[in-house]
Amino acid sequence: METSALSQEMAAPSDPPSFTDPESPRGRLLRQAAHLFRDKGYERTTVRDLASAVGIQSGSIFHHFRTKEEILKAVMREAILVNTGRMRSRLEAVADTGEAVRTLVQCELESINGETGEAMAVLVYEWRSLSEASQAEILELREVYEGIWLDTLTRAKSDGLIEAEPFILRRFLTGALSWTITWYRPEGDMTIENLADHVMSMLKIPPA
Amino acid sequence: METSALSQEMAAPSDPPSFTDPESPRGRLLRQAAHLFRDKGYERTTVRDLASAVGIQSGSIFHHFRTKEEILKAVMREAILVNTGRMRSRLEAVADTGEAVRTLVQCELESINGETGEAMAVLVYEWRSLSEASQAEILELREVYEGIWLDTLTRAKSDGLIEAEPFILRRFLTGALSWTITWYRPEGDMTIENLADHVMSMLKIPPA
Amino acid sequence: METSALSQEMAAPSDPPSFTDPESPRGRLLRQAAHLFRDKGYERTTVRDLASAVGIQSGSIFHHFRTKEEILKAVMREAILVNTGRMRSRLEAVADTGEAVRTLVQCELESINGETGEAMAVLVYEWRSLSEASQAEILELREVYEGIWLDTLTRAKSDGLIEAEPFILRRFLTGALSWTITWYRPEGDMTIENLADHVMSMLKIPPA
Amino acid sequence: METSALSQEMAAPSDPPSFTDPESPRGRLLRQAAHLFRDKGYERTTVRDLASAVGIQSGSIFHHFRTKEEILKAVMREAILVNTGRMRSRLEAVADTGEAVRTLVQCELESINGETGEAMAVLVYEWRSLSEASQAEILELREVYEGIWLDTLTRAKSDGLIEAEPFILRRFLTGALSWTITWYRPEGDMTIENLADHVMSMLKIPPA
DNA sequence: GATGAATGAGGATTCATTCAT
DNA sequence: CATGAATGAATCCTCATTCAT
Repeated sequence: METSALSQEMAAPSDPPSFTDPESPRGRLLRQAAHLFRDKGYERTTVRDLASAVGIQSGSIFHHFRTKEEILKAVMREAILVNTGRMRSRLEAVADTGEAVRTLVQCELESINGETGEAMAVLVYEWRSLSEASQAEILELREVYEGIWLDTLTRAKSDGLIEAEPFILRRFLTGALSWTITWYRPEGDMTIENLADHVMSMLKIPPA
Repeated sequence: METSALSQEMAAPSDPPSFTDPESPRGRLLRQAAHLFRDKGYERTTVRDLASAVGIQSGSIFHHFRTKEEILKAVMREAILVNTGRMRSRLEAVADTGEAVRTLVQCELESINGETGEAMAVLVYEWRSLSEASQAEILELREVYEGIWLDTLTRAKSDGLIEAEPFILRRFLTGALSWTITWYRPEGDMTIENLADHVMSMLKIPPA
Repeated sequence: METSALSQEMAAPSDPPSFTDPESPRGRLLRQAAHLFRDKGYERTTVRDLASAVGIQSGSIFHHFRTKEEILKAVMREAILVNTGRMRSRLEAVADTGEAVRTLVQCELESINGETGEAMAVLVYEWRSLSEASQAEILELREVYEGIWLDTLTRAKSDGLIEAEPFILRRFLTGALSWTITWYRPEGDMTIENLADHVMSMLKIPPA
Repeated sequence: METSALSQEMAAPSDPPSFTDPESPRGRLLRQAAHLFRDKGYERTTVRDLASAVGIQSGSIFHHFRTKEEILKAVMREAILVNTGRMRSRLEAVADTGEAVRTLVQCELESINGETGEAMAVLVYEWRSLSEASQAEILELREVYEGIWLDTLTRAKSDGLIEAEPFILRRFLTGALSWTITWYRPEGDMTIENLADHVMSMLKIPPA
């Protein structure tokens, strides 16, 4: 399922083998795009804004992306791929199911409030700016990511760690975690670990 | 005399004594606006879209609202006012603190998934399309609403009903509840009461 | 020639037998129109501006005038008619040719800087806002007015009072006198008589 | 680096080092603008009119000017600068005060009836279409121009060449000369030199 | 006569995209 | 690869005019 999703997007010539080097022109463009799209919204960000943020002329943008929408899609794509990748590799070192849940919570909080935060916010807030075709593409990647979550929560349920339906619990969690972007400030007293602790205690899952 | 005449012809009063009659042209416009803004986004909804959804000409929009942004603001304003009002009146009949928390959860779920749902989604998703001046206006109304929540959760904390910080709990709840709009379907098996039950059990607050 | 011009405009039902009573709704409208057209220009003055300046609703304007342009035309028409009338009656009391020239100069300065000043300015500055048909109508009235000037200057020429071609002199005078509107201030030290004195001395026509 | 990039893409510089090359797109645009603004008035000239007169698309206008008003301002600005420049250079070759006055009269007649005539008419007739900020800008340029006139007339007064107040005389002259645009036809029998002769003889200043 | 909501054509301006250099 | 002038469709908004009340 994952491989099919991945191989499919390989087909499009404008979607290079992830991930883009952050120092390449394309990478810098994507970083600025995430920032501007998050800040002003996709529609209110002009191609000129983008170009001047990167230090090039507006026409040159189209040497890197076919359309403005492709930039939006790429921002979302890379965010999901990066975070799916990190989640997977962190999970490899974890055997205990409770610890696995905590790892996912922690990863998701990092993805939302860390370096990919702006891109993740764009993923949520600018979803409707994506054409249906692009939505379908991105959706496939999201399903991979959500699959990992559901697998883990289902294990937690059968292990008796949680009572709620995995499906529903995941949804409440998605909302609660993604909303942190609107109020959590990494510069403040609370670390992301503290945040994760709060969540785990609300779920009544004890530390391993 | 002439100045009074001037103000007399004032075409588009922006903030009428709430709430707008839903059958008035203004009311129908607001309902359609909430729908379209939710569906396509504020920026991608044109004034013509709006007009034709209401069955008037695009120019006529501006008899009711001075600018497109005023419509957005009015949508948000009325949504908050309606829901603050409902929350208040429901709370009057409730003495028990645990029951009060449940009432708020239930009210918020209704506001998000009921008639004002589209407007509430607009409030979240289109916030950045509001000018700073309008944001400040709406923020004031939101603070009244949030004040009620915080008061109640603070009482719950001192009553020993909850362990978490009211402040932080409210934020997790905001995210979890507002996110229901993305997945909860009133037509399905689960009622809003069921949803609220799930939330209360997650909070470990027993029924009164 | 004069009568034909006058009788012709009698034909149009919207052009009432001049002059409009200044206290009638129509009269007040024309006064405010002259003021606004002079102040902001015809195009930038909206029918709503006009209406609110008079203390009525915009729709009511059209009970008095068929179109906005009719208002412009009426402003011009009445200004010319009033000033032609005054010039004629003042001239009746004057026999001496030099004195007649001075009378015309004085009258024109009054028309430009007195009560009809705004309307006269509109006549000059908003000429192009008139349809060709209306321009023709107004032109006929202007020709009556200019006829009086030319008659008098021609007499002055044959009396040896002036050297210049009456035709050319009139044109320099038109410019010089109408331009006073841009700089002459009735409230200042210089009276309109003083102004007229300056002009007469420039023409080297001695007082009678 | 990014900020320099920002200013680099600045599309429409408003005040270039005068004067604009008449064959450049900007120059052709200004010439057509002067023509159309003179002919139909600024307000009644649409950006589309302008564009099609130059042979470009309406959107392309905004590569050369930020707003329609900037075009109006540029038309006026260049007209004053060109004419101030010419007046100055012509004056350099002139020692005699009487001759200097004649030079100014001649220059002004040329400015009004020659190549810059349409722009000069726009300067007079479309003044109110300029924002107050732009009016102030243009006013500064006009004051330089008027300063030259006043200096010369003041010298003429102390040389005993004229009797009238320089200040008032200048104003009558401004009106008389600018009005020539409404009646003088270069194609006719009278040359601009003839016109200037008429003016000088009216001023009773003998040829040098 | 007066009202004022509604009309609908038209205006200035924006902006993603193209392409010759 | 980069530029930046040009495009042209689309956007919000204005406003003279109409007409049912």
